[in-house]
Amino acid sequence: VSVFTRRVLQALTRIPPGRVTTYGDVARLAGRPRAARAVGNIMRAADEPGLPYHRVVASGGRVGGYGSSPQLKAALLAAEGLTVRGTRIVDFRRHRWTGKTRGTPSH
DNA sequence: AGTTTGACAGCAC
DNA sequence: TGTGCTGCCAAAC
Repeated sequence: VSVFTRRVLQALTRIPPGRVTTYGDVARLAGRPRAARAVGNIMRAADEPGLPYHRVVASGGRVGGYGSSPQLKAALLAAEGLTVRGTRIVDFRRHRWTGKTRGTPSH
């Protein structure tokens, strides 16, 4: 497995509960700012248990995919206190974690 | 080594 | 808002 893949998985471990980040953010954290799509593929094939795959969403607050059950992803997010309306996360900006702040909840 | 495949991003309509 | 198109990149073929 490539270094990039390991960095992606490592980035996942940093996402605080109740917060979300985007595929693009993860790509950036892993050192490949334009590899958002590749991140999705890596996560699709990832088998590491215990990683918060559901906290990685698409740009602009869209929920994005989750294998065969995107609704499970929405349910998991809801279970962490986020509100999902249709394909979007309500107040996405407030819950977004970019990796720059070490994860302390904002206001 | 060239092609295809997506859990994507960003912009033009 | 939503849809379509292009650029992108790691992996599997």
